[in-house]
Amino acid sequence: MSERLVDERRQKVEQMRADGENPFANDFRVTHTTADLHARYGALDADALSACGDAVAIGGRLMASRTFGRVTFGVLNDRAGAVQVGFFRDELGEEMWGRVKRADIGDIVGVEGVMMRTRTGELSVKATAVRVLAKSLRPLPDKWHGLTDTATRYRQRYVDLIVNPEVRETFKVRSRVVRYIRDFLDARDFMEVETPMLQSIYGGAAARPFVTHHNALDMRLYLRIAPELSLKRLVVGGLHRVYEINRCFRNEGISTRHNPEFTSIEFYQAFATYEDLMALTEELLSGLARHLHGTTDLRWGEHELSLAAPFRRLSVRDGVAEHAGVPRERFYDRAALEEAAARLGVKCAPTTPLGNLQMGVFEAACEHLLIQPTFVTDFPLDVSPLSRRKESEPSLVDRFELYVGGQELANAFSELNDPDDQRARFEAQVEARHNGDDEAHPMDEDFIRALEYGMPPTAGQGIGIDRLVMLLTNRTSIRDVLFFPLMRFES
RNA sequence: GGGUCAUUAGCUCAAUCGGUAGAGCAGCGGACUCUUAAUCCGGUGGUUGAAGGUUCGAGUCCUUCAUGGCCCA
Repeated sequence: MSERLVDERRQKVEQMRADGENPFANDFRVTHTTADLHARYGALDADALSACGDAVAIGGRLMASRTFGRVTFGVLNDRAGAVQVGFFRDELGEEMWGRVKRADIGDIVGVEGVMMRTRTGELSVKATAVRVLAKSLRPLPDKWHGLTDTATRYRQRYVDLIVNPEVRETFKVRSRVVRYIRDFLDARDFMEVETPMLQSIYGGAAARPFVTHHNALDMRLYLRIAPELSLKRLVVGGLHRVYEINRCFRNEGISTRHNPEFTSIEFYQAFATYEDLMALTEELLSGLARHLHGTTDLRWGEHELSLAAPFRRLSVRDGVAEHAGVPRERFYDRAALEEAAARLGVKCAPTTPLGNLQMGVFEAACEHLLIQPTFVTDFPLDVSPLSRRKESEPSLVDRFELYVGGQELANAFSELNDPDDQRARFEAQVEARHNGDDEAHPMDEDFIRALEYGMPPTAGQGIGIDRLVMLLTNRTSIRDVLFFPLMRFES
């Protein structure tokens, strides 16, 4: 980058110091946010405002400046919004006017003044004093086009946030989503907990972990791929309704729907089944949409989605029959599934468990078609090592995944609480790992020991917060709902 | 990992067939007492992502690399 523009501003810093001004002072106190001003004075006309004379002090970033000889209009942004400031040379005096002339767009300024309305009717602060509180040394991007270069937007999110208001708005919605979920679960007597990110045995999902090392204990540690096994230990311990909203880490590729670290909520409710959680999920999502948008209809990319309950239900078996051309009666026919897998480009080997084959075919054939909210049910046991076996069909489990907009949004099941069955499932996973499945679940002896103390019948669910926010903010890339998506090292 | 598109001034973008690298905004100087993408006048600002190659001549064509977007795995 050319240093010329920065040098010009550094010279202004030196000039400020020479004039006895601190270019990075911290003794200015604000009385209002810009939103306060609009709320309090927005209804008053010009006469009422000039009669009122209330002194106000606001602080924020100077985002625009238009000078007309002896008058300058500026726009000041703060955390709550923006307001116009009128600087009048004849009222400010020469010293203050000099500060106005020297101020750059991007500077953090403090303005004291009184409220006024301009001839064009805009509520403004008529400045009686102004200071630059933090000098900005770097020029901001184009005021009209903003910043569009994606690499710069993600690497320098602070600039993106300054100049692109819709980015700020997206993250405000994200914050409201998380708060809504907390309130929703708190109202149902769930307890929020935090469990370890650093684990000596990872688990709770099918994924490869990040590996790290603890120096003092000389111990290999994994960043968790899911909080599931920790949370179920808490259920064993008597915390019958728990949830955790926190980060998970999976050592996988990056795409518009994957980031190596992402936020999930997992919650566990004792004496409930996965059927109960479907109802809870419908209530949560439709309530959330109404809370944010006043309606359960929302637009996501090219799609019009409806989050109105009830959501469609589709068994894996029916999905495979409908979209992969494998009839219901051949759902357990390995040859038929292998034929479909080959046709759909799904990799499989002779050692691939039948359930993985069934799911591979389902995902390839159906996932992208599940635009409206759909509970996919009746998962194969082979791909569900932590789920309760379906009593009516023991090769399946009491589990669902919720798909919206063609992507997985949530995963839930009635929990497996039979310790002997759990051990057998883990052993099958270890076998799968020997056969080359590096996402297979490792053995966790302590978790089995916990189940041996007795875990109440329980249902649990995980929801991807990032993807949920994507849906609710009409963003089709996960990077747009993460402040700092993972990027390559900037050389 | 594969395919594909992109990378030009601080930002947003032009540059015809391979023939003098431009504009708007920002910044700088000037005019202007109510604008809101203010307006007007005048300067300034470039290792065209990097390195090679072809050519009398490369932003443009070729190769490799870097970074990013999208699609696929």
